[in-house]
Parts: sequence; structure tokens; C-alpha cells
Amino acid sequence: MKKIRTRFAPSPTGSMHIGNLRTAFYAYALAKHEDGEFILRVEDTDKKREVEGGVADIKDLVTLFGLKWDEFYIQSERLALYKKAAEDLVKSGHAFYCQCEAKNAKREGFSSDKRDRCRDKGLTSGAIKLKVPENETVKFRDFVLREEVSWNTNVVFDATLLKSDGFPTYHLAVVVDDHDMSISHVLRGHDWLPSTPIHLLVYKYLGYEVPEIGHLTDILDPEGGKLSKRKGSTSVRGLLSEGYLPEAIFNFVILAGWAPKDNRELFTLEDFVKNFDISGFQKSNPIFNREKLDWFNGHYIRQKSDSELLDLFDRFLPEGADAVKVKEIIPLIKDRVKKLSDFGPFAGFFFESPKVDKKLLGKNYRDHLKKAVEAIEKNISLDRVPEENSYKIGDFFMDLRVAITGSRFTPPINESVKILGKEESLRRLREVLE
RNA sequence: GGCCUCAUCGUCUAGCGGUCUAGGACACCAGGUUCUCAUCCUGGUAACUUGGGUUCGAGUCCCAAUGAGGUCACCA
Repeated sequence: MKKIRTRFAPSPTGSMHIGNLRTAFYAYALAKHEDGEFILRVEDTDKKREVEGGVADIKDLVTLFGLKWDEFYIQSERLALYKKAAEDLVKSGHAFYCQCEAKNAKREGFSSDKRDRCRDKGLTSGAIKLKVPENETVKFRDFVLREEVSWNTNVVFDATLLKSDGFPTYHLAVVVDDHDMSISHVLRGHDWLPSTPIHLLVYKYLGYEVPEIGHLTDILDPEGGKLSKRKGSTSVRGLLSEGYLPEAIFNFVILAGWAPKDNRELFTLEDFVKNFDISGFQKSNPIFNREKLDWFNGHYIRQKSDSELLDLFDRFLPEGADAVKVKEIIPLIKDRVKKLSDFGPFAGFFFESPKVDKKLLGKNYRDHLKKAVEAIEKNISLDRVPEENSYKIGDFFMDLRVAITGSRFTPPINESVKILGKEESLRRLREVLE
């Protein structure tokens, strides 16, 4: 059987989106499940949109999520290849030079002209465009949709293959590279489906064998439409900086658009590769569900050891927080946080004296707190105070909680007082009693 | 608007002609554990878009309508 070779081909044009990352996971699993090869290819053919450090960022992220590429390519270093292919197409009569001004899609809206004016001018320089034939049928079987998709070439436009600056467009580069790199399965976003007939024609005219091609679903925004960077953070970097673990992002994202036969929910990359099956691909677009991501994140946080968490929380700690104290706090908040950035909301009171809203206190709070002060001064367990004074346990601890932390929802208050220390605890109680 | 794709609980999904009085997960609700919150454990509410076919039999196959998404650049 032919070796499976897939590629992840992002553009260094901005921060990576979770949809792109998901494509990488799928492509990786598709190859590795069959002991195939995974190739990383940077598609930097639009020099206007390229961002500084984009390539390094892609490599960093792919590595962070545990994907190892077997080969690495950068399209801007392969320009001669594309130029040759484009010129070959002109020679064989399937492409032509064009010197028209670039169209501005934003201004013209949807275009109706499929055929280019330069088609038969016999120009010998400029951009190179595909000469699309009239009234032919092009088709392929999509391995994700498991369905044949076809077009009449009358609806396909004379796409630009080589720009006048010598760089290829996606349409040319993707075909030339996938062939040159012996890619067996092309996996890409749904948004590429409408331009597939262009690629099919290029494959045909270049005499290349067409690989398996599959189009993935788009992850949708809860408001409807494609995920946009404006609504919520959907860039991978953004999620990471909010305190989501790579394990959680991975698990969440692979399950948006793919599902195992046995309803299993928890996957590591290794599990995913092992269980991967093409028939698990979904056909309809999933909606980005923050609650489920939060659940995965909480789950994976709880899987971590306290010392691992100490490192993980590092970026989210208040100014000057010392490691010894943080280490004591971690067991108390581990079951409570959904994101690493929740450290502040749950444990901020350890580092900064809270403003206590007296309205949160019960009517007997003065008695409760006085007795608590006495107990702490004498090093007596706070657990004994309610029974010795016939206080309702819940009421006593709630007043103590509010006085110490300023909130009704906190980690266990007894342990918190111990971590906070005798001095500081007494200081806070007395301040409320003043 | 043309073309393309899709359609099971609120969300992610299982289901690939009879085993579906439709299963799981998140969320939600209720109960238990508990000094609060949370974790954890129990239980519960909740779905086959509509209309035609095909078939002994349709969530599962076909067609249409409707709805949703994508695309129509010398961007990817």
C-alpha cells in the first residue's frame, strides 16, 4: 500500500486560529495512524500579508502541541518550481499571460465575468492565468464528505496562477507542491471546496495524478457565521494566554468535527492517533462551545500534580507571590479553577487584603469573629468554636470566610487561615470588628 | 445573485433499513457528600427541519422546499 503523506500548510499571516490547528491535528493523525509521514509547509506566497515572526510562531505552536514534522518546506524558497509549472501550462496552451489590473473584490462584490479579457491577446509577459475550458465537467470524490462533487467549468473563472511579482497563488503552489512532495491526502478547510475545480484542472494539464482530497467543516461562532477574532479569543495564542492547557485545547478541538464510534470523550494526541478513523469526520459545521472547553480544561488541570501546577500557574500569579505560599494554595483551588487565570479570582485574597462588604456578614458576626480571634490567639482549632458556643456551623464559618476573604465563595476557610498566617488573619478579623 | 456543502437534544455527537419506547458528553435542573463555592457520586428535563416518494418497514435511501455555512481577488 502507498505510504500516507499529509501536510499542514499554514500561512504566516497572523496568529494561528483553532480551526487551522485542528486541521493540523487531523492531518497528523491521518498520517500517523497508518505510520505515514507528516509534512509542515509554510505557505508564504503573499508577501504583503506576512507578519514578522510568523514562521517561528507556527513552528512553536505545532511543537507545543506535540506534533513532529518529518519534513519542512517554505514556499518562497521554491519559486522556480512554480514559475516552470506556470510556463509549461502556457506552452501547452492551458494558460496565458495577462496584464490586467488586479481586481478588487471588495469593491466589485461578486463578479460575473469568468473569462479574462487577456485570454487571446497572445501576451508574453505579466501574470499567468489558467485558461479554463468551456462546458466540461470536473469532479472528484471528497474523502471527508465521502461524496462525489462536480462542477461545470462554465462556472469556474480564469484564476491567476502566477502573480506578476513572480510568486504563485495558492491555486498553483498547492498543486505543484502536493505533487512534488508526494502528498497522498490533502486535508483542508471547507472554504477551499469552491476552488477545487481550478486545482483539478491544473492537475490535469500538468499531467499529475490527483491525490485524495478532503474538506473539513468550519468551526462556527455561537452568534452564527465563521469564528471571528473579534468575538472572543479564538486564536491559539489567545486561548493559551487565557489559561487554557494545550491538552484541553487539543481534546476540545478534535472533537469539534470528528467523533469516535464508541462515544469516548477524553483523548491525548497518542490516543487520537491510535483511534483515528476517517469515517469519524463530521459533515456539518460545529459551533464553538466555550463551556465544553472549560470542562476539558478543568479536567486536565485536575490531572496535573501540584508541582506541575506550580509551573503552570507561574504566569498568572499576582505580583510578588512567593512559591512556598503558592504551593500551599494549589491543593485548595485545584478543584475550583477552570482556567489558569482563575488563580487571581480564587486566591487573590491571600496576597491582598480584601474590602469587606458588611452586608455579606450575618447578624451575629461580631460574636462569631470575636470568638474566632480568641481561638486563633490561643492556637485553638476553629472547628471547636461553633460547638463550644452553640453557633450554627455554617453561619460561623461564613462570617469568618467573608471577614478573611471578602467573598462568600472561597476555598476552605480553615486551611486558608492557616496559609494566611496567624498575624494576618487576626489583623483582618480585627479590622472588620473595628 | 450564481455555484458548492450541510441538516439528530441548547451545544458537541452515536446511529450507517428492523435491536430507536433514539444512546453518550457539556450545559441546565433535582438529590447526596460538604463550613461556602467547587470537585465527586445519583437521578432528571431535552432532539430525528418540513413535505413528498422508495420499501413489508425510514432518523437511516431518493427528490423538493426551508434553513444554515462557504465561495465568486495578481489573499490564503
